[in-house]
Amino acid sequence: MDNGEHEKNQTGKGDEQETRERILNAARQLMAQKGYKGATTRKISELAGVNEVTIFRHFKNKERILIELLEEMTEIRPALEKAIHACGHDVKSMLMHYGETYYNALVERKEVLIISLIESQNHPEVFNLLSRMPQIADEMLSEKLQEMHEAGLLPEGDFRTAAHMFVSAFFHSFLARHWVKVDCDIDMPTMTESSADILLRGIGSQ
Amino acid sequence: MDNGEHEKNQTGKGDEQETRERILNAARQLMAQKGYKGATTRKISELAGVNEVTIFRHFKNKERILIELLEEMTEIRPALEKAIHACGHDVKSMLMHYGETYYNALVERKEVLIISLIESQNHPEVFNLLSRMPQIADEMLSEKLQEMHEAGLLPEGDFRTAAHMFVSAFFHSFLARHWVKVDCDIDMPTMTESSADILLRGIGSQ
DNA sequence: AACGCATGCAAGTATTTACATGCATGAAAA
DNA sequence: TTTTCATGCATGTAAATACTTGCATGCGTT
Repeated sequence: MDNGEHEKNQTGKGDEQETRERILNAARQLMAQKGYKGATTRKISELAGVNEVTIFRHFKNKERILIELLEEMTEIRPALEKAIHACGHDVKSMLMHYGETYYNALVERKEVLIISLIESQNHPEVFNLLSRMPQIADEMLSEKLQEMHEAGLLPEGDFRTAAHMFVSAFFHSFLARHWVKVDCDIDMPTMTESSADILLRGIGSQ
Repeated sequence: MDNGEHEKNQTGKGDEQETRERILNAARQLMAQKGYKGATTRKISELAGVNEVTIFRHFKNKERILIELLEEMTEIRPALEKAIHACGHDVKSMLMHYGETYYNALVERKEVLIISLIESQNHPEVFNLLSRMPQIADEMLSEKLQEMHEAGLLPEGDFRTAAHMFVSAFFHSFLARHWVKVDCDIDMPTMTESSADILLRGIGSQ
């Protein structure tokens, strides 16, 4: 009932884990497609290939599935920080790396992100988690640009708006490609390089 | 049953229209907040201040309400075209005007847009309507920039990515301010001017 | 006064949905 | 072998929900 997994799993068939994850996978997929309410426990069980009651043997109730899913959406900060520190003093390659990392992070969290976007109105905790994501991405890039400016790599500029523009472009691409599935005419590598170029010239260097 | 409004409305009390719109308003608000399924007919009727059955006297079923709402989301093309043609040969003022117009168009369609975003997966017609919006905005700006380039107002450049970046920034701002309600640190006029500046320098003029 | 018509109200129905209970089974652990 | 435990299966339940029907009422038009 409370947290019944002991050391059985290591030796045992491991089915308990497997089943649990099959349920989570099914729920993730369905909730992203149909929303929380649209993903009925019946549909989830069918897609997971388990009996409906099995769901309630693993999760107290339906909401717990949602919560568990949302916990997957960990912070992006570490990934972005790594991207920033990876490259040295070349502004353009930093930008490209940052954009790519942000985009990939979004794609990796795709389903859960979409669920959050849809369900954020009803679940305030989700709401906070979600709203901080783009803000963080903006801020971190903005600070990095400021820092590079102070290091003499960039002239003065409105780095907040610049960062916002840059980050937005990738977020928008993500939405277009993975939610409202438009067949985009620009491929990602081109878009990454081009937008880095434009921003770079826009904020004044080279 | 079919389409019972005759010429009564002009002379009559006008309640029929009023009630119908109260229902639509309530539905729009609730569906934007809770999604299609979350907006129950009971809640809609309560918010509209009418009896639940009255809803079904005005609409064949719940889905008809949704469809009627989505028809509100008319094309943005005319508005954008007007913005483009309004200003003469100044690239920066064109950009600012375009961005502002796009943003305002989004805000005006706010609720319906959010409903579409959420419900697009389940209703294919909505899907098409919605997916074409940002595409159109990208394309139109891209074409305008190309045209201005040919008129000698701009050097060669990747106008597709440039347009995408610019439009994305406004869409992202819209999402941040009106959906996931972040308290943004950049105000819109500043953001409009700054992003126009950056883009302008980014694609090479001035 | 007489009629039409939009609405309110009471009650009901069929379906869906989250979740519960009890029992049978089969495989692994002891 | 015996026990344990996750799971399947059948059945049930209480609530919610979209939608219906019949009747009463009050207002505006004729």
